[in-house]
Amino acid sequence: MRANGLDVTMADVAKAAGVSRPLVSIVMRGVPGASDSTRQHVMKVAAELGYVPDVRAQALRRQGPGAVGVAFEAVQPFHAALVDGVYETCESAGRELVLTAVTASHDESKAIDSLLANRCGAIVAIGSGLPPRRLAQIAALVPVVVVARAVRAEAVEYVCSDDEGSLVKVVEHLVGLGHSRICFAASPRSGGGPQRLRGYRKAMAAAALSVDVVEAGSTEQAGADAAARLLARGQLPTAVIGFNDPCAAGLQASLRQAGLRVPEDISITGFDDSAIAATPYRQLTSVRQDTARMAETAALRAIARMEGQSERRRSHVLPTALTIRASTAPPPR
Amino acid sequence: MRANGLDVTMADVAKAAGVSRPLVSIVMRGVPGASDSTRQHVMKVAAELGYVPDVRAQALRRQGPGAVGVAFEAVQPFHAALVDGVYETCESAGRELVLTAVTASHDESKAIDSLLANRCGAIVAIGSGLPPRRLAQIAALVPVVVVARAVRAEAVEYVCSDDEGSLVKVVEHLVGLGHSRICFAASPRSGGGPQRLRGYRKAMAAAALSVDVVEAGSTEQAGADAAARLLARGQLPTAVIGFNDPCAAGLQASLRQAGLRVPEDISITGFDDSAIAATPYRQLTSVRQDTARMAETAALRAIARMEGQSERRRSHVLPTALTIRASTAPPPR
DNA sequence: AGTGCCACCTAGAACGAGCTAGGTCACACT
DNA sequence: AGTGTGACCTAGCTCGTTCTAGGTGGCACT
Repeated sequence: MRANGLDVTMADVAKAAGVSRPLVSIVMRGVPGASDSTRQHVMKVAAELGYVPDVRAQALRRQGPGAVGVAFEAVQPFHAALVDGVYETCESAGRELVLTAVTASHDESKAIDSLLANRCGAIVAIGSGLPPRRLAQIAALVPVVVVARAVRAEAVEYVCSDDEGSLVKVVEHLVGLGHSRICFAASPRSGGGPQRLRGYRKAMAAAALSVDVVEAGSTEQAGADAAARLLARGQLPTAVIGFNDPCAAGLQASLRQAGLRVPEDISITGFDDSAIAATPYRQLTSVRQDTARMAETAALRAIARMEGQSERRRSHVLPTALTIRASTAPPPR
Repeated sequence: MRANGLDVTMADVAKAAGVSRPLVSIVMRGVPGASDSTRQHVMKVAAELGYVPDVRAQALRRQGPGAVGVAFEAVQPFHAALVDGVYETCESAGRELVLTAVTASHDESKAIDSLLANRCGAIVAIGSGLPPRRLAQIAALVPVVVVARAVRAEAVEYVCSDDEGSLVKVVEHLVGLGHSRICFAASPRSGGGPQRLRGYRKAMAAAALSVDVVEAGSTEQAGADAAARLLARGQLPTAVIGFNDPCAAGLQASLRQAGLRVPEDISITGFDDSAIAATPYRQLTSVRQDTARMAETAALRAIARMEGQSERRRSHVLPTALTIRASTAPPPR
């Protein structure tokens, strides 16, 4: 026996209210089959006893299409917004949501196993780093939707931003301002990394400019390191495209500390249009991803697939918008 | 009927292996009662069918002390590290962990209700903003441990850093450098906020210095706003204590942009010793919290309480350490 | 040969809820 | 008075698993 006050069961409520167990079930679910007076009475008794329905028992019996399982990386602030959006969509679709975090001690494979063991009807994997083969294996058991990463795997849908197109827009913006020495601080292994690099290459080729890529990463520290490498070499570019906002912030702060003015001497851009991009001393021009819509799309696809709808499109690529702020300006003459 | 491959049950495995259902259970749980040969055979058949035990059915029948429920705020990067630590401790204690996020659409009350509905044996609430009365109400049902916030509520334990003592250390460090006009950019409503303010007041009084508090917050933007207010008034302090690292970063960047040198003209300190504190252009002196130990303590207390141990101490206050970097120096003469 | 014993296995009842198929009762209609 | 006809309620099976209480059978010992 447990010491909690949580061991109140439906049978206890039924006994206390002087009715049968199924009637309590009817009342709790709010389905027709009970008079208003008994309904009120049962509800009152349940509240007094502190009765909370056991979702596990419910799910076991109901055998419905189940809950939506979500795996995300706790340390990624960008994932937080997506989790938020998925919650919202599930809420309004009346679906349970089972959350599991990917951390150092709880890797993605374990995380997804736990979702399967919970009999989730579909899985939303945010920024999954799993190999396509393993994803396909999981997708054979249950519908899988990957968010924020383009994954080519059998039966797996993915939702992401138009990373390639976004970088084309950024380059075009800089070219339009008159820049020609435009450097990209890339992060090839991050979600969207390869696509952004491709977009950069494509747009640079279209403008007949020579490519300049420096390997960075997705953190502020990575941006700072990339800045150090840029400063170490002879000639600086007139514009640097940060892989994302933290990276751009690291670039900007480091270059400023080296005595350069942003944007007068050098322009900087970010990606994500997060809170740090808008701070007064940064004013980063940045690519805005429609995270709300990404989350919604992923959740809706997961729910649809769970309800039996088959895969229609493998990919859902959402448009982005460029938020222009004061970190970009024409190059010095 | 579901379309997934997940509808393989123990009975299916039993039939396919030509044994009884309970025997499969014995094998899957690894308890004595089956010969090695049948054990291997059953395991093989289970793997072939892709059988995954249903944790909900297990939990239903087992009626053990249950899982540890964790509620956290997705947007707080600081919470991520704690979630990570709780996972680790639960893992090595062999406990299931049920995670639920607190977001805009899924408030803390809902989050905790879902943990209760999942029959968690104990709840770890990270940075709970719930009123003491409600926490006590929940704690009457199931043990509750609050992390990173000092909460006085019946039967609720909390684990947090020594916020008060930390601020005493910070002030003493600055006083030791020769500062006398020391300002605190506070965040009274954040976790630890009141304690840090108290520590600041106490240390300032002990050094016979006059108190100077400016209301800020826990974000970079809040720090930037506070800096603007400091600059607007006549005389600047020679040192500013940021409520946490983002706040300190906002202060530092804004003051630098106004032409001040850090630390030559003004010293800045942070709190949390997070990744942003260590970036080369910040080099923030900051208070290091032992997040790993906080998480471990919280998880262990939750598990102990769940197993029937009663509340021993209401509070678990962990020591902190001051990481001294280049953002603090003697004041200008 | 009978008995005990152990190692291995199985039948069937839980767990807490949902659902199907009925049962009871008051009331109105023929 | 007999008979529908609802509205309201209940008995009992079911979900996938664990657990209790019992079978088997083989081997060693009396």
